[in-house]
Formats: sequence, C-alpha cells, structure tokens
Amino acid sequence: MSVVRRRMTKQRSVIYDILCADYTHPTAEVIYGKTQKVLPNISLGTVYRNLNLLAEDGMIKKLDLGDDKVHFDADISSHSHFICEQCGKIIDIDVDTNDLKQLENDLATKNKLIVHSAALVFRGICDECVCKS
Amino acid sequence: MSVVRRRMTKQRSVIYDILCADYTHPTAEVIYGKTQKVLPNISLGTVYRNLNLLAEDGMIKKLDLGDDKVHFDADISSHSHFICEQCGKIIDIDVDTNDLKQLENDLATKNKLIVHSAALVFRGICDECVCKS
DNA sequence: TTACGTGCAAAATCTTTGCCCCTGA
DNA sequence: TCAGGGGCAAAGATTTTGCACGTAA
Repeated sequence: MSVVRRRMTKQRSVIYDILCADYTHPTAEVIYGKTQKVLPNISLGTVYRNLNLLAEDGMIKKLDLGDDKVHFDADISSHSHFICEQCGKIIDIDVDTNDLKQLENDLATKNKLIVHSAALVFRGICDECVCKS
Repeated sequence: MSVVRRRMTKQRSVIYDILCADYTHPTAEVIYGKTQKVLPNISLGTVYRNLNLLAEDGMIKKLDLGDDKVHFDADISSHSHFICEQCGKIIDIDVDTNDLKQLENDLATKNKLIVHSAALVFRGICDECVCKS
C-alpha cells in the first residue's frame, strides 16, 4: 500500500553485494558465512530479515528448489534452473522465454485464470558428474 | 542396491488409500488428520515415515511447491501444477508433454547433461478467485 | 520367530520474532 | 531527532530419529 521507508544499511548493502557476486544460488546460511567476513558481528536473523526485505522489494529472488532450504538469487531475470542430484550444483538455464510464455498464455486462456509466474526446475546429472561416472 | 523387504502394514495402506482418494495434494499434517479417523493411535512420525517410503518406492510423489511444506500426490504421472496465491488451491495442469520433453532434450543436448525430471509450477489467481474479485 | 514397523517424545533444521539498544537520514 | 534496523536468544514450524515394544510373514 504505502511505500515503506527503507534505509540502506551497511548490513543490507553488504548482503546484497555478496549475493550479486555469487552465482551459486546460496542459502541464507551460506550468505551469513560470507557476510561475517565483512561484518563479524552480524547475526543470522539479520541476514534472513534483509534477504526477505530485498526479495519483497524485488531486488532479489527467493528460489524454492526442492531441498528444504530457500536459495537466493540476485539475477531477477526470468530463467530456469537445473539441479544436479549428485553434486547439488544449481545451474541457470535459459529456456526460450517464448515457449514458456506460450504455455502461460494457453493455460490462462483455457482455464480463465491469471498467471503471475512460472518456475521450471530440471533435475538430473550435470556434465561434470556425467564425465566422472 | 538390494531390494528392501517391505511389509504392507495397515498404516501404510491406509495412508496410501487416503492419498489416492485425495486430489488436493495434501501435506503430511493433513494426511495425518485424515488417517487418524481410521487409525486413532497412529502417530505423525509414522505418517512421515510412510510417506517417505512410498515416495522412495515410486508409489507417490513428493511435491515442493514453494510454500515451506511438502505436499504429496498419488498421481505419479507427469503433470504440472498451478498454485492460487489467494486461496492456496493447487490445480493439476496438463501441459503438453511434448513441449516439455522438447525442452528437456534441448537442454540435455546443449549442455551434455542428463535430465531426470522437469517440474513446472505456475503461480497466479485461480478462476474462482478471479470471479470473486 | 524375527526383522521390519509403530508410537512416543525428543531432537534436528531452518526460519521468524520479541525486545531493547543503535543508527541512518 | 526518531522510526526503521540490528544483535541476541528464544520461539515456531516442519520433519526426522532413537528406543522399546508390537506385528506381519
């Protein structure tokens, strides 16, 4: 409703910067660890709080990828993910946006509903793990 | 590796039957509630244990849909889901399997990896909630 | 008979929150 | 100045697990 007055604190900007420089889709715990190297006194609660605020403001994305932790991504563009079931690595996938948009439109038309977003998650074995086996 | 010798106990079969008759993609907690009506002494731990065993045996599917609870589905066919952000309802979606298979194949070929599965989750407002507003 | 399964409760995980002091604008 | 923010620890929520007893095959 009303715009929340939000300060850009040291903590929040460090968290954001760290996430922007990290392409591994880290969890809050991992981000906490990295943040501590810059701000030794920061607390885990603060990390969670700020990640949620950043997500709320649309600056980052929360990713639910099927393990029980939430992952975070500073890349807010529309893209899909591939998760390696062996090493756990998460890879960004550029699915042709048109294909997905097409699916969304069909769905909306057929069922008379409104689609806000579509998340596509692939699971399997990544190239590195395939080579190893 | 070796096939685990698994008994079909009263508890497990009741849980399975309940899930087969439920098309709402219930959580463990909800299934627990329904199971208690048949087996009043069953415990939540047993429900979790059996749901995980059934999933392990491929008789049911675990669904990670973005809220923090795991949902279960006795429909193990390949299909997608739509979640209403207003009422929380989960609807099965029959996306054209060919489209998704096509995406999987492209992905596998381009990146030299193996795709085991693809999960597609749409979010938005369902037809009923659209009408209400 | 006997290994697998269950009930119960405690524990483990991940995330949120209350409280009081601190600080950015 | 002073409302939003942080640190800390406790609380919540969901899921797993250890243990002793029960039961299917």
